[in-house]
Amino acid sequence: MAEENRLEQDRKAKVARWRAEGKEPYPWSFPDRSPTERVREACRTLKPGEEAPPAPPVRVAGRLMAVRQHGRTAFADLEDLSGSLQLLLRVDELGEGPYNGWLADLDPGDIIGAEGTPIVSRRGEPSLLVRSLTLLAKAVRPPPEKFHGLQDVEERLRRRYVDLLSSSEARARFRTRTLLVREIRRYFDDAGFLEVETPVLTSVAGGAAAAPFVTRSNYLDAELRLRISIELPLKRLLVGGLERVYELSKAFRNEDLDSIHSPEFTEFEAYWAYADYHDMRHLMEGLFERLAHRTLELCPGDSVVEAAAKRFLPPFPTVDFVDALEERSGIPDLLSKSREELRELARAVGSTVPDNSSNGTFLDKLFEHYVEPTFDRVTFVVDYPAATTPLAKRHRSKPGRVERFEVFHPGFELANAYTELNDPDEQEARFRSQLGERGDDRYAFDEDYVSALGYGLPPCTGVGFGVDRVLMGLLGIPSIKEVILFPLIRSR
RNA sequence: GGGCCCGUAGCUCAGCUCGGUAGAGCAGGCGGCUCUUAACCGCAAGGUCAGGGGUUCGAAUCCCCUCGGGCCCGCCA
Repeated sequence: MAEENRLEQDRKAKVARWRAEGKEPYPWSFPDRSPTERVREACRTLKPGEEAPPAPPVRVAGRLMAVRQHGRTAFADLEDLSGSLQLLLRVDELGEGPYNGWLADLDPGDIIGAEGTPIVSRRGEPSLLVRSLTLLAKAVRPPPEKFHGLQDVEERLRRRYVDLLSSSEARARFRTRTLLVREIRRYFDDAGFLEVETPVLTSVAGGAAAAPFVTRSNYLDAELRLRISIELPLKRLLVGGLERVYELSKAFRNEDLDSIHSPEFTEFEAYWAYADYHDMRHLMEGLFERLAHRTLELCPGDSVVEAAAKRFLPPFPTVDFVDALEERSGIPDLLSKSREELRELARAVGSTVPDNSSNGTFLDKLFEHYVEPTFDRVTFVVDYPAATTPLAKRHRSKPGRVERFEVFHPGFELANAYTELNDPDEQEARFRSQLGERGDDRYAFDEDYVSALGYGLPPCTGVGFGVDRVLMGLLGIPSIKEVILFPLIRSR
């Protein structure tokens, strides 16, 4: 750290010198600024060495990334969100004193503004022939090395801003994320859904089996839990008559963190009255197709993204949960097996889940082992055994099954949907049997939700998916931390 | 919870096997250069080798512990 101080001291000395000369190193604004893209465009009609005809000067602003000094000429690279632009500084244009002053005072990392004329260098590089410069914010800390950038994974996550400022690829990735999230909203808006906001702070965290984060309200003098899903409040809204609703925001699970799980993640859920899981499947297929096309549009020429996004284009393979499992494992009549038999089968494939786990858990483990590894693109798995799913409606024609589909991506689960259970008595019975089965606090009994169903939940379908995982899939990024701007990391 | 790997200058990395005064490039300082783009050339400077303990005449290097991170497995949706 002593050395960092030396480097910072050099830069702070420049700030002090600047102030001593009566100049402001952190001015308030830089009006009439154009993206550097405009200069690159203006240069397209120019020949190497040619300067644009006299016109009002262009003003650009961004971060100074590099300076190549050549005696009485200097080149500098300025980056803004639209890209990189070379600045051409000449004694002839700036005058001897200012020219030398600027080169002495500027460092890579500084935020500067420049005003000048588009010009193409003799070597053909689109540039701005600078008439005047403005320091907009002095960087007293040096940026990472210009060629390799910030490589250390931990540093990239802890100080994402440094990752972003030194890597246009990182900026592009997160910009793409935002545009794809916007596309998800647009798709459901266009389909007539209302975006709503329901509480993150709740007294009962329900709708999924996961450990919640627990916190306190001083005013209420009560324990609160951060939500683990958005399912139950959204279905209450269908009871209230909102018919089509979705929410896209954070959910929290107090569980392990790995390449596909983040304790704080972005959840999307939608509920649709008077429709069933077949309708939802069509809706989701349309969403994936649209997102795939948008992704390809946003990342042209990126072969990793191209291969990844194409897995989200139809046709989507469909797999019947039970048929596929029986076929792959060679085990017949799985639905009539006893819990003991299923447990032994699960043990045989290496599962170590507790003995008192449900039939559904053992079936899930078998599916995970025999069927999931065979997926090589986005695949719909349909008609789950009833034992695996507490909130879904029983299948209208297949006994022992529920009307549910899950969407799988090679390597992880993407989405989960069903025709929703709307019978209040059956819902109450299933909540109770879950409590008895697991006997821990991972399942909450939401009495008010059962009461809401008592007022009449229209027949409906719902879906939920992890937005971060969909983005991982579309962009071909193997770690969830690389699609989250500031992933949770242990404090230092 | 189990296993493997990583932490050296602001940044990117050598050095660790086989213990002997801590190295390079970039960035920063000084000097030179009017078309470079990882600019180039010369000079000088820059270190709590993640932290602590041990072995040793001597530890970045060998051993133990701790902290932080990554990957795999398990568990968890």
